[in-house]
Amino acid sequence: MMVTVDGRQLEVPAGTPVGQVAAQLGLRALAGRMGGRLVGLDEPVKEDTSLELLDFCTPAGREVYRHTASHVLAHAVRRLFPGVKLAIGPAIEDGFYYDFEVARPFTPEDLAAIEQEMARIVAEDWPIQRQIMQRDQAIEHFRLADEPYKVELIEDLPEDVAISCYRQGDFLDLCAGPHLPSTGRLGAFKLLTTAGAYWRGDERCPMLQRVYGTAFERAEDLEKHLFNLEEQKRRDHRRLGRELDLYSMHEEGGAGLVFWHPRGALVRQLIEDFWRKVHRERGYDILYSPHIAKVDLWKTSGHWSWYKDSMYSPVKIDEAEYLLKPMNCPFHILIYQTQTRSYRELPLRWAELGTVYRYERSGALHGLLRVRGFTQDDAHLFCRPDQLEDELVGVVDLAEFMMKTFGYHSYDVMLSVRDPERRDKYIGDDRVWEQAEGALLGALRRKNLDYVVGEGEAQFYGPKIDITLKDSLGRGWQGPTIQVDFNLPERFDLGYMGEDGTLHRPVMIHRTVLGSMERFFGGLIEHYAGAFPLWLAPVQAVVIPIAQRHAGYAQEVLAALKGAGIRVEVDLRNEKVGFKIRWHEVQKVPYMLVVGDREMESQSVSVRERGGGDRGRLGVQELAAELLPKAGLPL
RNA sequence: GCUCACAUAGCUCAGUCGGUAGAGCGCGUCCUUGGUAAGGACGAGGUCACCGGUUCAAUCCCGGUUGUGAGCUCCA
Repeated sequence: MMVTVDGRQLEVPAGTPVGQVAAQLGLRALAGRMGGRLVGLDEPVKEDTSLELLDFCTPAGREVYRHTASHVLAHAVRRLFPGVKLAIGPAIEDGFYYDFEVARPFTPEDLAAIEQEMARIVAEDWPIQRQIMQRDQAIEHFRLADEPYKVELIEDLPEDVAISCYRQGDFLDLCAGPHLPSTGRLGAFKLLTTAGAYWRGDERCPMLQRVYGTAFERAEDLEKHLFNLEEQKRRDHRRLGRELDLYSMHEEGGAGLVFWHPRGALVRQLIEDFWRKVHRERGYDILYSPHIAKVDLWKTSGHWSWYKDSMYSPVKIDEAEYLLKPMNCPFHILIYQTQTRSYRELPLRWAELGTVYRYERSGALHGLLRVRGFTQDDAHLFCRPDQLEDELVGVVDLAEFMMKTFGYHSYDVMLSVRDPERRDKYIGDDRVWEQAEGALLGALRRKNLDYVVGEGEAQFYGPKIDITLKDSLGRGWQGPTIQVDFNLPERFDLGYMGEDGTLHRPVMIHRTVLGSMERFFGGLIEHYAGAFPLWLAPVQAVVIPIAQRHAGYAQEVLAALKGAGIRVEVDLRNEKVGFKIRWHEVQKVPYMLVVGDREMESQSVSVRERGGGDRGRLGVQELAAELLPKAGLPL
């Protein structure tokens, strides 16, 4: 048989297992992809084929590895908890999990015991063997074994597929595979947490107990991963928000409602100032609208019937029902409708930092990232169909500029279009959809952006672009979204007078760049680990006098830098320099300016940058001149 | 919303097998006037989240409420 691996051709006898092919080539592998199919190392070569060998560096290789880890987990739980029923146990992004139905939830002690049992199973090095079963035979087997979830899974498999199971010692599990050749191949693993999880992710189904874990080939990689998890905790915006005195939330105030402290509010103001400036420069007008309005508006828009459950209940005022606004769009539409618009004045670009309230399920709330009251950086563009693509380019360009300014340099773009099979799920005629999808596509091409297409991911009222930001730890954050909307112009019967003297329907673009001030701020805190760049730092510099007799001079320095427009404070506390340096390092102040006798004499300051050591003396004006270009809004 | 866990000083947490509590940091006062990541002493701070129940007695046990955390999507 001729096997092609990575361009190299190798002649092997028929039936040679993939693992042996790898060995002959001197390559390490956990699994293979033969003729496009994922296979285990024991899979025999039966025909001339191409073969890709997968090691831990490949996503598929990691998946096989961690999937085996999940089986070892299930094996261990089965040994320790007789009567447990197994559900599913896949590999996930950074590890694996397995769901169990068990009499009582697992405790941390259980986790440690399970981990030990897993180590035993690894040491016992059971071969893992694939076994094909007839459908009936498989159902019968799992029914006898009292594994109702497995039976249900098999029953849901298509009639004509072979049912594969994997056996390691006395443990047999339904599984598509592939797996590592034996349990002994598992290196470093750790169980991390337990949590409840619904069977099939459906809240009407029974709640199972999920055990999460992760696994790596090498102990040092596991250590690195665990360290990374610690780093994420260290950067947690909820922790930094308190430590840096940025914001708080209160049981007395209500869940999901944010209280911005002076420093957090200052950062927000800087973000908003920058936002306004950018928008004005790019031809946007800025609007304000009420926080509450008659519910009929949302009935007209269609949101009421669709999102009623996530809105705050209406209040009755003078016989009319008023709603705390969950979105801004109808308000901008009302403003649009105050005049007969002409094709000459389109596009209209209207933006608002609009505070909205949405009832999020209590379990979904999370710090600043998922809240019930938040301020969207919302905008609606009303344009003619022929202007759509140019407008989209403008929006993408603006989004890109804003993201870069806030230090996000890498992001993923998804273009969400209709499901071609289910055109009935969407409103608007084909021609308009094609035009809109074409315009979004054209905009992405003109911006030279890589993107993936999400078929069937479009909203019912139009296609959209979603951008996911990558932060400094490589984690994804929901970023700008740009939606094309045919629905609202229709529902509110919007029109503009065309060149031909008849009324035409405008197209609306909904877009947000930052998302919400709350969530964006939360993400920014984690992205910078609280150490904001100079222009965003609530306190840019602090003057640190060495002894009481330097206080006067410190005040002079303070006044001079304040006069120059730097956000500066002075630390006059009766403490030593070391204490104050530490304090302001922890507070992540970008510049510390130490003043003592030498500085007083030479009318200078000793500069210490955040995270660095003593930089030496600098004249006050000299320092101001150095800081100013970086200290203001980045424009 | 659901499952599980948690809620003790401003913060981080210890503690009481049921007899109303403690540390460190922070805060205040004093001493110290110190040159680049924590100088020292003293002091003030708690209805042990809230509401009920059991008990001679509840911060502790039980129930409820509120809030917080992890998870509930990544397909045998």
